[in-house]
Amino acid sequence: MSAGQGTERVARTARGARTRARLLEAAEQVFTELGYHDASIVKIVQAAGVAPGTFYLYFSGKREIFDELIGDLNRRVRHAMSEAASQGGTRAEAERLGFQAFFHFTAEHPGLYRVIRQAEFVSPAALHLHYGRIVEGYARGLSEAMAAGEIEQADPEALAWALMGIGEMIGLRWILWGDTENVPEEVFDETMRFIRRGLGAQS
Amino acid sequence: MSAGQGTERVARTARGARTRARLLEAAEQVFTELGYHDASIVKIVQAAGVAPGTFYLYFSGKREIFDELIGDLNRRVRHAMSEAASQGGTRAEAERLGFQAFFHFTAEHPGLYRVIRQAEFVSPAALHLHYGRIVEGYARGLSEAMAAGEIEQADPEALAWALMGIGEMIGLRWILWGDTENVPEEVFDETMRFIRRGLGAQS
Amino acid sequence: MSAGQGTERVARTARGARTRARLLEAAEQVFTELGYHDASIVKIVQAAGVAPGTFYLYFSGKREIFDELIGDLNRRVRHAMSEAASQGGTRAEAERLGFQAFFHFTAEHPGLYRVIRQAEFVSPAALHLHYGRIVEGYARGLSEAMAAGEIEQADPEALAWALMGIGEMIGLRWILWGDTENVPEEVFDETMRFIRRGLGAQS
Amino acid sequence: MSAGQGTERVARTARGARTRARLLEAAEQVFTELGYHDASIVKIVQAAGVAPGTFYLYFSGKREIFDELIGDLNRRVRHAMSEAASQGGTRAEAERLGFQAFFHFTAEHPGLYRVIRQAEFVSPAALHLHYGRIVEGYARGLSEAMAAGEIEQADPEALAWALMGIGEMIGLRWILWGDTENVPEEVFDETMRFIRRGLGAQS
DNA sequence: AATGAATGAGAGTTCATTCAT
DNA sequence: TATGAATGAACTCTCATTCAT
Repeated sequence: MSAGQGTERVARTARGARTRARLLEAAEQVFTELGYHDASIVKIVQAAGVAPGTFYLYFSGKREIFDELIGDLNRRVRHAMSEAASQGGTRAEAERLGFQAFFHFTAEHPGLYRVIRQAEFVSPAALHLHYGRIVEGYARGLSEAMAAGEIEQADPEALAWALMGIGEMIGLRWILWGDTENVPEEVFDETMRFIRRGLGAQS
Repeated sequence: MSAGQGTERVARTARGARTRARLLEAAEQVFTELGYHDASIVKIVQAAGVAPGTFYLYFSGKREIFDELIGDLNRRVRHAMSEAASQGGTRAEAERLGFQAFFHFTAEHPGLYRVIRQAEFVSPAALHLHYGRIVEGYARGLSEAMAAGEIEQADPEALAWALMGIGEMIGLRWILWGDTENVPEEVFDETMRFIRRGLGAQS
Repeated sequence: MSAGQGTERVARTARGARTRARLLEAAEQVFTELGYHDASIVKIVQAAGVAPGTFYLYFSGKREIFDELIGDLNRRVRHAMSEAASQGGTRAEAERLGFQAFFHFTAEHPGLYRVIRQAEFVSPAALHLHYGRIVEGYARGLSEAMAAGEIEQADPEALAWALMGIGEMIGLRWILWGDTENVPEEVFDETMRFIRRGLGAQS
Repeated sequence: MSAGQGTERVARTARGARTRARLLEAAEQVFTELGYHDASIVKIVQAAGVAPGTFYLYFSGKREIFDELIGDLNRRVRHAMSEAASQGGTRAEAERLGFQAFFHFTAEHPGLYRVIRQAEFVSPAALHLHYGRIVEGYARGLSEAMAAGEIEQADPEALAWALMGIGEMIGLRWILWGDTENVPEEVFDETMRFIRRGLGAQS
C-alpha cells in the first residue's frame, strides 16, 4: 500500500523478515476477528509471539499494518477473480465466473471482507485503491467486449462501478447478513441476468 | 431504530425534550465530522453545551445515540426519495427521480452518509434495518411494475438489493470520492440506462 | 443519632412526616440489600417514590440518614434483648435469654446487622454509640450480679466488652458466614458454658 | 490470598518487582489512611510515583490489590503472634503472650487493622480466610491443652472463635477507640483472667 | 534484533447534590 | 411541599507508543 509516509522500516535479515511475516499473519487474524477498532497492537504482538516494542521495528503503527493488509487482500481477491475468469471460454462465461469467484472469496473470508469495508473509515485511500483496482479489471473487460460488439456501447467506468456495487451489496446481503453460506443460486442467476440485460449482451 | 432495551430515559418536561434534541443535533454534527470512533461523548456534550452527566439522562451510551441517529437518517432519506418519486408522472420517471433524490441527499449530507456506512461495524443491526427499509420501497415499486407488465418478471428482492448497491457505489465513487458536487449527468444517465435495460423496461 | 450537625430538617406537616418515614423505610431496605457504599440516594428516593430533591428536605445527606438508621437499629436490638431477658427467672437465665435474643435478631436481620458493622467505617461515632449502649446494659447486669455475689468480682466494663465481642464473633461466624439459620445449639451451649465459667458463676 | 483468577500479572524483571512492591506499599499507606472506599487508584499511583497505567500491569483493580494486602497483613499478624507465643515457657504463658502480641500489632498498626475489618464489606472471603487462619492456630493450641488435661474438654472451634471475638472487641474498644496507646494492663489482666477461668485452666 | 516496563492522555461513566419551577 | 433536570468532579480503566536494557 502506498500510504508509506514515515520511516521505511524493513527487515534487513532473514530473521527480521520472519518476524515481520509473523506480525502480518497475526494482524490478519486479529483484524479479521475483531475489526480495526477492537483490534489492538498488544493483541497482535501476543498472537505473533513477540514483544510490543518489536512491532515498531517493522511498522510505524496500527494504520500502516492495516494498509498493508488491505493491499495483500486486494491482490488475493483480484487474483482469485482473474484466475476464475480465465477458465471461461466465452467472455460472458468469464464474467460469470469472475463474479462467482468474488462471491466465493467473500464467502470463504467473511471476516476479511468486513475488514476491507472497514477501510473506508480507517484509511479511505486504501479502500479507494482497492475498489479502483478491481474496477479497472472490470472496465477493461467491458471495453474489450464493447469493441468486439458483444455488448452495447457505454461508459465502461460508470458501468464497472455499478457492477462493483451490485457485487458488494449482494455479497453483503446474502453472505454477511444471510443465513446461507454463499449467495443462493437463484439470486446469483437473477443478478447475472439483470447484469447481462443491462449491458445489452447479445448472447 | 427505537431504543428498545435498557432503562427508558425519556424527557418528562419541555426543557428535557429540548436538551435531548440539542444532544441529538450535537451528536449528528460530531459523528459527521469525526466518524463514530473518533467521536466521544465529551465532544458531544461540549458541542451541546451541557455537562457530561446530562448525556446519561437521555442516552445509555454512545451506541444508543448513534443508533437513534441512524434511525433518524433513514427516515429522512426515505422521505426525500418517496417525496421526489411522487412527483413523477410515469413509473419510469418516478424511479429516476427517486434515484436522483438519493444522490442529492448523499451529496448534501456527505458526512452523514459516511456515518450510515460506518454503522456496519458499530451496529450492524441498525444498518441492516436501514438498507432493509429502503430495499422494501424499491421492491414494492418493482413488484407493481412487474404486475403492470412494465418490466420483466424477476425476483424483486434480489433486484432491489442490486439497485441499492448501484446507488451506494455510484454515490461513493462520485460524491464521496469524486471532485464533483454530485454525480455527473452523463454518469447518472448511463447508470439509469443500464438499470432500465437490466429491468427489461418497455419504454 | 447525635451527629446532627447541619441544618435541622424536620417535617412540619403530617404529609411531610409521612414522606420522611417513607424515606427512612426505603433507606433501611436499600442499605440492607446493598450496603452503605453501593446504596445511592437515587435508589433510596426511587424506592421511596419521591424525587431526588425531596430527600434533601429531610436529610442533609447520605451519612445523616445512615446514622439515623443505626440509632433505630440499636433501639430495636436492645429492646429485643431486654425484652427476652425480662422473661428469665434467675439472673443466669436472663443472661442466657438475652444472648439468645441477640443471635435471633442477627439471624432474622442479617442484612441489617451487616449495616451496623459497616458503620465502623462510615460513621465510627455511630457504631461506638451502638456498642456502648449495649455494653452499658451488660455492665449493669454484671455489676448487680457481682453485688449479689452471684459472680466473681471483676471490672464489669472490660467483661461487658468481652461478652459483646464473643456475641459478635459467634454471630458473624455461624449466622453471617455459616450455612445454618442460627447459631447451632451445641455452639451456643458451649459458648454460654465458657462465659459462665469465665464469670465465675456460682450456679 | 493469592490472586487466583484473571490474567496473571507478574513482574518478569527486577525492575518490575520493585515497581510492584512500591505499589503495594503505597496501597497500604493509602488504604490505611483513607479506608477502602475513599482510597482510589489515582491516589495509590500518585503515592507510588508511577503512572496510572502502570498499576494495571500488576493488579487487575482495586479489589485485587486490597485482597493481596489482607493476605500480607494476615501473615504478619500470625507471625507476630506465634513468634511471641514461642517465647512462653508454659502453655498458659504462651497464650498470654500471643494475645499480647495481637494487641501490640493492632496498637502499632491501627490503620491497618481498620483495613482488615473493612474487608468484611469489600471482600468477605478475604476476611473469612483471615479470621479462619488465626482461629485455626487458637484451636490447635486449645486442642493440645485439652489433650494435656490443662483445660477442660470443650469444642475447640467454638472457643477459638469466642477468643477471637474477645481480642477483636477489646482491641477495638481500647486501641482504636480508646485514648490509650494499648490495652491498659488492668483490662488486659482482667480479660486474661476471664479467659483462663472460662477455659477451666488448672494453673 | 528484540525486549517489556513504563507512560499518560483520554475514554466512558456515576452520583451526591443544587435550584429553578 | 415537592419536583426532576442539570451539574461536574472524580472515578476506573485502556492502549498506542517509547526507550533503556
